[in-house]
Amino acid sequence: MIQLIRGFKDILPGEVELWQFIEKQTTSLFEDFGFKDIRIPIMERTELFSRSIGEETDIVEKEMYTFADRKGDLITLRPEATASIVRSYIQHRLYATDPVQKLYTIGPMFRRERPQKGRYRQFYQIDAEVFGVSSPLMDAQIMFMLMTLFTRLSVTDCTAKINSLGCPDCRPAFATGLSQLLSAKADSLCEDCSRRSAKNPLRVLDCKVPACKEAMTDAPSILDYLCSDCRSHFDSVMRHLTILGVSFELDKCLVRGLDYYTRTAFEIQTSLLGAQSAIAGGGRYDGLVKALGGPDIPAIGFAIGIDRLAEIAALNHPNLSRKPKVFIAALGETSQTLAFEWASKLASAGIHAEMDMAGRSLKSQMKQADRLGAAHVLIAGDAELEKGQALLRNMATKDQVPVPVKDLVEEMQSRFA
RNA sequence: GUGGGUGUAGCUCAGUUGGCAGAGCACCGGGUUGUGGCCCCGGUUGUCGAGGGUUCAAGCCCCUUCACUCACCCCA
Repeated sequence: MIQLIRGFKDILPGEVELWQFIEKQTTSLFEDFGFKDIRIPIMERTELFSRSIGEETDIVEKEMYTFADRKGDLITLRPEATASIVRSYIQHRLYATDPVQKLYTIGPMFRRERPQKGRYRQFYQIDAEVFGVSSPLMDAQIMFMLMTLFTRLSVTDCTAKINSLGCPDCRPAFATGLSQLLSAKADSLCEDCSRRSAKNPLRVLDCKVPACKEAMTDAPSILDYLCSDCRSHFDSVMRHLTILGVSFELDKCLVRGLDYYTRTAFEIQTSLLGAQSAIAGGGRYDGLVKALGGPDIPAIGFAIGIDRLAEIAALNHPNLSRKPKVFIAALGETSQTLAFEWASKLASAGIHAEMDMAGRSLKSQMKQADRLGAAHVLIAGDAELEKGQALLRNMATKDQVPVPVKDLVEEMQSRFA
């Protein structure tokens, strides 16, 4: 038996309806906020990701699916969507007609990590990006949009955390302060944190090892180092979140893993998924468009993990699978031919119709109809057909009435209207 | 990449000191020659994850390996 690749998964009927529901809610809500769908490829030149995400990050260092194609060019299965959208924005000069572009996309991402609950090697994200707006109003609005989506999906068991990461003007001062503390405390840090100290000092702040937490109690807060522009931006984001009634927690240890983030960073966390607490995360990345060769245009965006979201939403949406309106039960060959014709025409007229094609007993056809959850069964028996009728049974009430079979499609349409 | 747990029917799982491969559910048929759910009767379903070893004999013991899973790391 050939099995699917480790860390990959099938989304089977029964589960996929929830995914469709999530996607429908998402597109309808996002489009009400002015976002437009953009379809981007799932592979890009490796360089795009290493330059945007950061050479030193775990994603680029050890998690990307990178291959040489037949010509020898290095290409990578996208580990996230932002880089591609930025590339597309620049390449097609979308800023030329209007620098303000609100874009979203839904699709698979790939990271070669060890799989566990809520973490797959092919996973799905809903990704939204806004270009050309530096105002903190946008930061607040997209967080509001995100929380609104979760509310519509009845996902309430989650918390929004926010922080500011400063900008190239003020972050270096903080980094210096932090580095000094880290080297002073170097002896008491865990192995991971010694490594982080050099590579990604901010990460040490949210280490779970007690000794590290202890060592970090008097660590400087990034918020104390923010320049006045970043400070007022951040205050404004919080003020406008409050205006919209979005509750949030300020988390000065919140750090995003990707190099390109500036200022606002946020994450939606849940306690329902074991160790994988983040179901959405994002932030502002004002320097990335320029860094990738475009004009100096600010941007902000976020990604939602659909796999994780679906797992939580499934708790509130047990069964969304579509049930047939009518099951046509045939008795004998003549009857089966009629059932075949009716079932086909009903379906093409937009009425979900099913039948049995194996010529089974009425009893087993009734069973099958029941299993499919059919609302009605149309029984095409000889005695009724001779009178130009068939029996329409309501499966819930067991009421059974004769209906004329002439113009059956119209007959059903008017009955089910 | 590191560590723990688990692999037996489609699913959930029993399987004794090593001695014929099991149950419940599901599925199919019948009880009802034309009526679902409840009930009763019967039936189908196995590379016991894979490979090797010990033994008269291995689902069970030993070695190797793979997969799944949870956690670390990191992230959605």
